[in-house]
Amino acid sequence: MPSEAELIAQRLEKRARLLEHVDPYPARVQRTHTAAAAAAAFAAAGEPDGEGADAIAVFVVGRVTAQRIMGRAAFFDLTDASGRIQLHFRRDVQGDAFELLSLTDLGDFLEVSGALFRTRTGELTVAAGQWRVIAKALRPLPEKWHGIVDVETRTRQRYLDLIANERAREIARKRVAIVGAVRRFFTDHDFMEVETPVLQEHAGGAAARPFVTHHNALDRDLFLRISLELHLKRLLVGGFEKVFEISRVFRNEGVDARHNPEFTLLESYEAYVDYEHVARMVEELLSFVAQEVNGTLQLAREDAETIELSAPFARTTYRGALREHAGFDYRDYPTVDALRALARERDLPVAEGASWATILDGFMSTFVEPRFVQPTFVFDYPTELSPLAKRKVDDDGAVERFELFINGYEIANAYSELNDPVDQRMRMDEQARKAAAGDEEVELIDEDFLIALEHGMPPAGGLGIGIDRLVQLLTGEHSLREVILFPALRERDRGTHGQVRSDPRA
RNA sequence: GGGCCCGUAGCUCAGUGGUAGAGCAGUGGACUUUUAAUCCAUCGGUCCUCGGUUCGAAUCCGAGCGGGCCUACCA
Repeated sequence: MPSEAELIAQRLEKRARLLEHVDPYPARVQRTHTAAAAAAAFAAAGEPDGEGADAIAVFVVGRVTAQRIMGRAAFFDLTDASGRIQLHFRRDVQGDAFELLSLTDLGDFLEVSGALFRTRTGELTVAAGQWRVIAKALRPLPEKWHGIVDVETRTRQRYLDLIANERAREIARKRVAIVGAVRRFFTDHDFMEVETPVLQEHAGGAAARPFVTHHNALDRDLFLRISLELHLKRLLVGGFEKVFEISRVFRNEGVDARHNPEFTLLESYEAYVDYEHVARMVEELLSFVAQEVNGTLQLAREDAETIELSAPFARTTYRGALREHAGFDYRDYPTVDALRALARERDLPVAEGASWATILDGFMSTFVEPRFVQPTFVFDYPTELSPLAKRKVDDDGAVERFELFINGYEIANAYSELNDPVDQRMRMDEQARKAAAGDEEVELIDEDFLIALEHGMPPAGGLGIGIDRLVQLLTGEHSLREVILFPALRERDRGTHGQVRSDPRA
């Protein structure tokens, strides 16, 4: 009678019958070996016979992922985080307990004791003695061969993806390894890891719409941060010379394969260095992380050229890249109207009321960025696009900023940080004028930050790297949703994912 | 936000106007070294939702919900 509700009812019945013997949800279990440790111990001992005096006795725990029952014997697969080990139950050994095996289902967790042996087909196996259910599952496991392939189910119920798909586990582990390697790189270079506020009076440091929330006791609105920049700079003012933070930031924008409303950002600031220094550090950082997590600097891709992450990376300038790949010099188009006319000529769609800088960036992302498959630094951005970066000494219209592109994606963004409080105030004023004109994605005046700057901030090089994008790059995944365990999705059926609720009274 | 595509059993999928199907999972039976175990039998459906066309709709049309891809903003 297996509709979903009936499958659950059957398992509830089995749970009730187990309860007559023993609690199927004990708080304490016994475990001497993981699946992998059992295999290692068995090999180290010279694969002793399971019935001899030198047999290796183990307690293993894990989830039942396969059952092959054949009359008076049964083979189960037991899976834990280290891998899989086979269990062999025999009627003549188990006695009455053998019948209780019918109360176990795929997905249940078991604790099993017994001696290790190798079957005649060569499979490492526990000759099961005492065993018990340590967690009874009420819902069926995904199909054993195809697993879960439905993208929506895989993201809404990521645990099913993790149970069924080795690739999902691999990505999750690699992400942890990447964040760990990045953190190690910075701490090894004497950077101090800090924590700055998520809830802020002003959401600054980037051009994006923020989330707004409300503090009841203080009775005022607060913003969720959109970047880490302005507080890390306050720490430079405070006298720390090398700081970094790896943390979530929040942007109230669209959701798609490349964007999630919350994502993980790395930012670092180092006093007394410029963006050239930061560029060399980024080369070193990416080489280090790739080597640590992938064991190679090459990123092989299907049907596409291999990406080489070895330093030095290619370099160009914003102006030079546009000249080369878009075929014009932006200095020849100094006004919005001129640039807009050019955009029309090139069939580049331009939003109503877009600024000069926005249109220019449109050229950049459409005609130039996709060309940078191999790691390429683009130096010296127009000042208008970069209100927090220091102007170039010999060129007022450009700032000391670079972005790093790999596989057509922006991976890193860095400046020689603007530390002239007068220039900073003027640039924020300029942004404020744009805001007044209706542009929602501009830097707003943060008076508290300006006051900090006015106390003196040392020259410094700053860096930002989107960790999710970096994970995408190093795993070769095409969608951000694959590298974020629980990406944002629309609400559906009040959290039941369209599934029936279990009802113990049914 | 716009365009295109998709939604069928717990899972993976067939079915494109005429009685809703398969494999796995489940249930019952056979089977003491199997490993996608095998064999026999069997249960299981708001065909995403609502409305329309039709003698008749999973199938055609419309709207909605959810998802995917492309596109626009953003990282």
